[in-house]
Amino acid sequence: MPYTYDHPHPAVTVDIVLFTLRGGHFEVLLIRRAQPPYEGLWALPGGFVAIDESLRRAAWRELKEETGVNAVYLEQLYTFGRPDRDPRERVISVAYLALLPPGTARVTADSDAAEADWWPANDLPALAFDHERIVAKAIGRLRGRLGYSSMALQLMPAEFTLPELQAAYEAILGEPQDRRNFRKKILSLDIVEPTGQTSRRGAHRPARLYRACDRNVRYW
Amino acid sequence: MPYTYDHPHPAVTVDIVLFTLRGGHFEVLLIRRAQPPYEGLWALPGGFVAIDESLRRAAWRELKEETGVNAVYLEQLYTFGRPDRDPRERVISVAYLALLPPGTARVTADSDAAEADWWPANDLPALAFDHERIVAKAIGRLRGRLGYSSMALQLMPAEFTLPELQAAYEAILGEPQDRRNFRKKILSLDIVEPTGQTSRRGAHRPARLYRACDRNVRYW
DNA sequence: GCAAAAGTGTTCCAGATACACCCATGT
DNA sequence: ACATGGGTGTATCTGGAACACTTTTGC
Repeated sequence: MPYTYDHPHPAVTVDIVLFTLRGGHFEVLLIRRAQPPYEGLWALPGGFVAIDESLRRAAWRELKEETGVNAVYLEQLYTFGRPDRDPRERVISVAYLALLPPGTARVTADSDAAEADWWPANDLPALAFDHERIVAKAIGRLRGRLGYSSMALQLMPAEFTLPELQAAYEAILGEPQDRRNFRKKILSLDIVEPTGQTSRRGAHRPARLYRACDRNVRYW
Repeated sequence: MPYTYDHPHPAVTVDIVLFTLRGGHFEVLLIRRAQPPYEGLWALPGGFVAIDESLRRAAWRELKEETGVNAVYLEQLYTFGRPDRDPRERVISVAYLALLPPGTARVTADSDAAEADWWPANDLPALAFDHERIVAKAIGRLRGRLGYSSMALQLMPAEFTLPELQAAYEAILGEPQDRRNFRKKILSLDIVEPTGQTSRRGAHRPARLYRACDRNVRYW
């Protein structure tokens, strides 16, 4: 059933840059394209915005459809609209940044996508469309916010130790942090609270467990 | 001539929040709508994105068409896409933030718009659509960046005094700044240089004139 | 000489950085 | 006992905030 308009309309998609931490590595979810254009290349998960759903909802739905993932955090990133960014038709893409705690959900490509997999955010394969720019922008946004927001907690499991959180910061920022200063900074942000438990695995002193504070701090 | 698609496409518009300083007041350009919906209400300048132009170019063109204005600064702000934001059809709007030095261009509404005028940014009339939210977001963005960018210089004439620049900051932030601290901060940002001239009008000590540094500092 | 605005310097505080030692556990 | 990683405190530096007096001009 065709849809007709007086003047040409671009297609509108959402693309999602979904970050997670796997085995201490900072990674992005990519889908291998099963169809042209860019067949066989890796691309961000995403798809068309349905005519009656919000952009945010579209991002959430696409992520779930393509990967089985329920992201816990979703933030609009930027809108990419150069006329030539898709060779098929004019496509304007509203990019979202999403965060997922490790081990939350199984990533399973649906029929649309040949394959879904995690890639190191700092060492990506060739990407379809302008998705490399989108990922770069997402990494910049995340890094910029780490210092003064609780965003990073969205990449952590329900309970975690401060050394684990520090390792997460270091994986994202790509540079080591001083342990004492890191600890002071996080505690002064007042975004975590101790559970009272400790994590004792390994031949050394156990680390205290923390959780994110109830009142979820605003990111913006 | 109709345009037909397999699945429904939203319309995509750009809306521009154009700020300026007029007579020391922080103001936004609004257009009075000549047609329904929201006929007679004030709205942001904007319009449809042509099928072969970039979003940025569309913003620039619409601003010029509707107001005769060549903004000197244009930055993508956010994309607004709630399904019910326009009663006619699904419209996704990519909002831009624009800045204009005072007295640069004449604001003249074209045939599309009944009337174009400047309104105090902090005391707006009722706006059409979700434009109040858009303006609020733009003000937030501008205020947030003032402290560490040279954005404010885009609201100044080619030559200006530091007290004039301070007055601009105060108009935008809505709160007074300490003169000595303000001066130190601006000079340490290294975004202005003295012209060597002074501005001597009024019965008092003349102020030194400055201009923006050649190498335009990045805003982001 | 006086009114009016421009220009300047110091003190203080808070947040960031640099840095080294003790603690709790498993083996 | 020792190896491993967790936990802590202090000195220093830097940037921001508070704050008052002198200078230059027009009248």
